[in-house]
Amino acid sequence: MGRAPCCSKVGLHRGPWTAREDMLLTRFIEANGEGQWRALPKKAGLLRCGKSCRLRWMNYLRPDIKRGNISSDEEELVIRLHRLLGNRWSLIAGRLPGRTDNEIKNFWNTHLSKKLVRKGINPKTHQPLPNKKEARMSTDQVKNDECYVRKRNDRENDLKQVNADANKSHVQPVHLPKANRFIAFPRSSSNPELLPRTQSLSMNTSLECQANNVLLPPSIDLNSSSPVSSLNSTQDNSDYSSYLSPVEDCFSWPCIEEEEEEDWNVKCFPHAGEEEEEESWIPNSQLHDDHNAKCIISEKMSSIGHFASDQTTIPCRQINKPESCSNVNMLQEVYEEYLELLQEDPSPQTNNKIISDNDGKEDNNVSAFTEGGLPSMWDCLQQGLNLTVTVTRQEIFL
DNA sequence: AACCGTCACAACCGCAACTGT
DNA sequence: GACAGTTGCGGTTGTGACGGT
Repeated sequence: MGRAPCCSKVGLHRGPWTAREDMLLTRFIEANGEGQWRALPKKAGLLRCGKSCRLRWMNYLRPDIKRGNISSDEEELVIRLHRLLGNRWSLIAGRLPGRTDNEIKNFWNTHLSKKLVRKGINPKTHQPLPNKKEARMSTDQVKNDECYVRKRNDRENDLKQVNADANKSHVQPVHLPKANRFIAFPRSSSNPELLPRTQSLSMNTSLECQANNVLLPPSIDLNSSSPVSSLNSTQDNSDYSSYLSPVEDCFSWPCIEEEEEEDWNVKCFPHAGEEEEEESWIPNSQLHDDHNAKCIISEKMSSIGHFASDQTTIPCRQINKPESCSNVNMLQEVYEEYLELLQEDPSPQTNNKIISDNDGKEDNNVSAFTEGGLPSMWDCLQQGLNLTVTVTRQEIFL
């Protein structure tokens, strides 16, 4: 016996939607808003189950849906995101405004996966297939071999084989770079733009979250637009307790096995009014509160997807659920980019970039003081701050 | 013209996660 | 904590359009 249907199917319409049904659904949602899908069909006068109504609205009728062919730019982005996220269509679609997860999924299955196979790329791992020539022959065979007439379920055997191969291979977990930096800026209600960096740094409150092998808690949903008001109470919610400790103890990247802690150097400067001394570098582990230390951002990772600007500003988000890890995915993407950059140019010297500060001026001393020690991520979240996430590679000091 | 295979994509299904009680 | 209802996600299927024979 199978599972009972979500609702009684007796007397309900199925299959393609008619124009009249679309009109009824659209009018109802425009008047009453989304949600209450189970009750919606009856109220809207539709002989459909709520699930079908939701699907029709989400994938077809919503006004913000972009119709039409997927552009080459979007195509490239889908491939890139799929390489980073896998079959997480809703996450991928979230990076393509106006596109739905269903559309992206269909496009992948009908176009892109086959395109990659033709190019000799494993669409699951995005690594080169063992024998590119062989892969090409395989796709040619699909076109030319008259014995290659198969039922629908057999047609994707090539891809399934590819997938099986991928499952056998060991895929290295993605590790984060050591110098991830989360800088928080106060949110201004009168001015949605970020306040200048100088202003944020002048605040006594510790506004910088500096993380070494430490991430935003995976419970933070960067795709949500809600504020962090749900975090007002922590003591009663043990589910989140591990995320709310100071950043030193903050939630670690879940894929990382226990590793020997690596240290990194931090540049120290003389305090104001003190005798000029040479700048010095000390290991971060030896950094004390009285050090006037900066961590030079020597390279900002290229952003991908819609994170197209030098400084990506992401509002603090509501913590939805402990398992949600979209923020981790985002950082994973950035780290993939980081690895690519390293492959392109492994020289740290030539990788150094001058990046734009928040005031728009180019500044190769973009830095953040570690005033008062490392603040907690929780402090930043509690204050409803915006987070500017820049993933940096630390300058190598010789 | 009829048949058949392929393609594209809307729609469906099962399940897991979430939410409220 | 247990349970039931709701929502969202990803895999799969159904079906019309199209092209080749």
